[in-house]
Amino acid sequence: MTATPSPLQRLRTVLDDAVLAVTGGERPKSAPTLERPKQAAHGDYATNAAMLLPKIVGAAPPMIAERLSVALSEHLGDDLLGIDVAGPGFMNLRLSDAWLIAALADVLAAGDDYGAAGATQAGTAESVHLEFVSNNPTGPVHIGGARGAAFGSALANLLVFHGHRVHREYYVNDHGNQVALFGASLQARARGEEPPEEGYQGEYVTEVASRITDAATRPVDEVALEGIALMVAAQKASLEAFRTTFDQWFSERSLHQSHDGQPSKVDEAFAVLAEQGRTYEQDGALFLRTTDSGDDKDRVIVRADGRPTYFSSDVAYHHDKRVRGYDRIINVLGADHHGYVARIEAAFVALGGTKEQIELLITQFVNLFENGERARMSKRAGEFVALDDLVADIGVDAARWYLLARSHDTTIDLDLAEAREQSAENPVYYVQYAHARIKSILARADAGETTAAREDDAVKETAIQSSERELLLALLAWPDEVAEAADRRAPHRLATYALSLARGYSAFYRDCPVLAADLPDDVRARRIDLCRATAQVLAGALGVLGVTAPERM
RNA sequence: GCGCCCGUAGCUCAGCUGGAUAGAGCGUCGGUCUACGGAACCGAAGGUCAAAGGUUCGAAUCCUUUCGGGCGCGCCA
Repeated sequence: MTATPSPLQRLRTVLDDAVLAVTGGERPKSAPTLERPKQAAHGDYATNAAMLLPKIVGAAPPMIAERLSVALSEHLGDDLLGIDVAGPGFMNLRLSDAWLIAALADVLAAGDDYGAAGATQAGTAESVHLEFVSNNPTGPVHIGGARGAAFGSALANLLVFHGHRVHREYYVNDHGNQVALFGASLQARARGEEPPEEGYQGEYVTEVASRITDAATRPVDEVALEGIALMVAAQKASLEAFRTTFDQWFSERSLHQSHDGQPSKVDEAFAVLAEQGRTYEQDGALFLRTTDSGDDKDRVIVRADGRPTYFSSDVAYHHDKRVRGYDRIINVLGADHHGYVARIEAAFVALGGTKEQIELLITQFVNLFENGERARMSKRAGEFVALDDLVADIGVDAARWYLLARSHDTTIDLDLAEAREQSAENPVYYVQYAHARIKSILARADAGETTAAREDDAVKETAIQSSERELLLALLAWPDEVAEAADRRAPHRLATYALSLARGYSAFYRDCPVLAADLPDDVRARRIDLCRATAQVLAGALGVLGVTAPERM
């Protein structure tokens, strides 16, 4: 991982120095922005620095802007072509071609590490426990799990790229009623009977039952456990095909087991809670005082008859996560579990954690339509849409893109028929196409090829053209995009970025020949470098999303 | 009733810890084809950012209320 600051970071340092020079050492409350303005006419970068300082400096923004301009000019010298002060006090910077070319060289020198490890550089890298999917092991991974898988795996990739250490974990609910119900359903199918009314009705039940020897006659709990094991293996395969892997599959059942006379994890957690005075008995049941931390009501963890509730598993699980010692714990939950956020946070705090340490991210629903009709997703009814079906239908790349291009916090309406028919129009192919096209050009360049010259004096011009400049500035924004996306747990931002970068490349490709025979050597070299850098960043963005960056299509 | 999420172009969605004239894809309409991959490119139409107040130099973004939609409110898991 590179430790050298990116071109934009260096520019920020210069701006920071200029601010300190003008204020006499005092910093504004919020750091000044240094961003590309919406309109290219406003220059290469714009900063709001002058508008943040009136109270500190005791002058109006335009006046401050003038002073900042002087300081910036001194620092940047010839690299700075000019500064305009506009509007309420924005400063628009224009940078020299030499600065841009040097920046491009930096991007290429950093290679695949360009944009990586921002958290490491900033000293904010953390060890992260990331739990996601945690689909019930009584059926295949369904569409909700697919969204959780896409989001969780991309978030993991993103956090790792940004410099964090991530442990990916899947929580297997292999304990309790549903396991018994699954066993009963399997056995019924093995006997050629209908499953219990509240049992699992899907066709896969019969199929799984057929793979369990003597399922019709063996004790039902053995059948259940074997069935669960088969389902977990099937889920693992589905998820791996979906480019989603885990460092650990954590068994809920293991929380209730004790070894060699040692207390179970559940007992351990209960002991901690009792010690902290977080539990109390009422009507014979044991309650956890979750209202201490904002829950609506206290929650039962042991019923009056002595059986622990499902929530007790969650309590024990989070106790275990906590003692394993991560800086941060992130749970990705489906929308139907948002009601549990308060109690899980409360349990975590009761166990000795802090609210800042734990994040519960809710992925909203995916509404699937098939020819305008709502596709059913009830697993118990067996009419769910499985991850495998989605992948078989529209492919891994398109499926991941569709699920990742939008914020995890917004509901997705996805018409399968439309996604299928329009697959060639899917933006993911546009991005991939740009990458493949660049690779093709680079292969030609490496082979020393040139293309016919055209009667066009413009290509003799050595100065950086506007679409080159736009593309390069977009590439320079990559580290910021990564940091922003990682800090906000928003991998979808990289999809948006990748799409706009691909568009930027298209404009460059339209305007600027790369291999034309009459190009000056330095222009040709610069444009090849731009192609290389673009391919590198596109591949990086797609890689984080778990989408392939093909050499050919 | 209470809680969480959402409401931005015809459709699907970005933009949201305040910044300049609110963007993209698809769809629609009209153009471009002998330089590197046409799975392309260019242009146009299309918006009271659900509504109303408030905060301030400035609000799609923050606060309040209202309306509309989704989901959740078990000693089920």
